[in-house]
Amino acid sequence: MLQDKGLSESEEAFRAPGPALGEASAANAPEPALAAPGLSGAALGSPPGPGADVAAAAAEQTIENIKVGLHEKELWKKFHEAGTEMIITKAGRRMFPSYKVKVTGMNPKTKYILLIDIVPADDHRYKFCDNKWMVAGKAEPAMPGRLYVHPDSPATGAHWMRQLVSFQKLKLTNNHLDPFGHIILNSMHKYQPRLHIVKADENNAFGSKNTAFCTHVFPETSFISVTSYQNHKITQLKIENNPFAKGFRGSDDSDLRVARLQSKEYPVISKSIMRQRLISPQLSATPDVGPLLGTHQALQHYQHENGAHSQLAEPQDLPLSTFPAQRDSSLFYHCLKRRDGARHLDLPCKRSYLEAPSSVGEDHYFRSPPPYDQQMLSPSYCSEVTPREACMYSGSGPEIAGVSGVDDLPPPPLSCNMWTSVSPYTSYSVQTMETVPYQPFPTHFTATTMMPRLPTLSAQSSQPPGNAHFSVYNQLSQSQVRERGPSASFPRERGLPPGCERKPPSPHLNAANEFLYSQTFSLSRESSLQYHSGMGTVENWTDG
DNA sequence: TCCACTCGCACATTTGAACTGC
DNA sequence: AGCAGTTCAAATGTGCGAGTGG
Repeated sequence: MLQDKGLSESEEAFRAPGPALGEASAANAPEPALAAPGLSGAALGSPPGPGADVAAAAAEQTIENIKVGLHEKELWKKFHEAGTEMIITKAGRRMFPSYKVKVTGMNPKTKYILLIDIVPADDHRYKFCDNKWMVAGKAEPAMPGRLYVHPDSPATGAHWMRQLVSFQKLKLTNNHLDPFGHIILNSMHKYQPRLHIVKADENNAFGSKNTAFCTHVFPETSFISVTSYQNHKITQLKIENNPFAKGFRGSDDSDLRVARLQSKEYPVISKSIMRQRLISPQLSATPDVGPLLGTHQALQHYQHENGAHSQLAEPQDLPLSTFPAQRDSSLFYHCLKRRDGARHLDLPCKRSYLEAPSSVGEDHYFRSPPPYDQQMLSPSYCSEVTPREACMYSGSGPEIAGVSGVDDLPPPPLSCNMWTSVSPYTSYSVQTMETVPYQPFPTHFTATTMMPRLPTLSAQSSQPPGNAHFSVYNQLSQSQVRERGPSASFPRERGLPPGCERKPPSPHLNAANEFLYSQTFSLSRESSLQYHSGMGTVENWTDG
């Protein structure tokens, strides 16, 4: 309940009146999101007393204080009301609206890693029938879960807070064997993107002990993946709002005239939509119902869970939602390069923002950045982060042999992919962890990375409805995590910096991946879990 | 027959190299 | 020579619609 309040306020603080980001400043920000159960007071940060030193001030900016505002929330809501659909293709398709956030409350000098994953929102397969989405059966086995790490990662809080953080280059695919690191989804399934903010440790890595993280979920970003648009409203919204689809916008008077007759809500309608409506009288004759909202079963499902959760005061008391044994997997999608002499994970695929001419170095931080609302009004400040290519692993891992903490680990994996189990988008239940036997993925999901003695998380299928338990695996046998051989060489992405070759996953990344999902990133669908902050401790991290 | 899916197409934006002028 | 602004073509993103296959 308390968490509900905090979450809603947090969301509200960033609510935008229009398509742009909200105007709330950090000063107006609500109280921080609640910490994960088990967080100590020290972890949360004590209020600085008189004469508090810098360290105490820095302690205030713990990961729990980080606020994330969804950019173009109103646009997202428009799509959400109509039932967002995202095209997935074999080659990979970007999301639209793209996932962009404004982050505040970070420690300017602390380095963070921002990443996104997309998890099943439920265990249903959907079909579009009678102009609305309906449950069409049980979900297919979850695709290998992959993480999209923002190419700037790791970067300082000052960097992340300076401008919008854009994940617009994230691509979705339905190709189970996708070699490009795109996020793999099943068509006609509902998904929920999640943003994770992980505090990088002193080695620009994460996954070590006491790694702090928080997860942010915006319910309006949930969507149903499709191979072609089902709902003409969504098509229309995409055409109207996506600059790449301008070519499909109708402009002549006749179109507009007919459009006005057809819909007051969406006055502009494209020629193609008109064709579609003329060809499919069923569509135009059927009253428009927000498919997602109108998906009776899905809605009931949500309401049920919301109601159940609302009776609970503590996060750990949250009921566990039902999920089949969805064995999602995770892949860190990033470019790795080892700095000379550096014995830690680096993520140098990103062009150093400190080197970028337009960047503001850390030493510039104290130059009084403009207030948040001014940032929003300033085009330069509102501009997206410099697009950068996220890189994919390839080849083997000798180059990372010197990475910190790796010495104690077995030889680096040869796989370009790494799979660990990923919890579905379900209830938070760190208090109810159990250990269950590891169940390997189907063959095409079994590319794994050797990460012995690292906790792994999965949903337990045997739980009764409303009780999904997540389990930590402290040990994976080598056969269980056996990976397939190195992937075929991947075409070099356009614009990839010459020095930014695709590299195999660093054990640190592997560890981090495991870490993420061992730290119960899985969230409830209900509002209390739309914004969650936590801090985890991983034991036996480098215990080789 | 139905429907999810693939592929090629036209049209749009984005990007970066080449060019020009100061 | 160096810099800034402009131009242009290639790359890329997008939805459409015909075709395919289960």
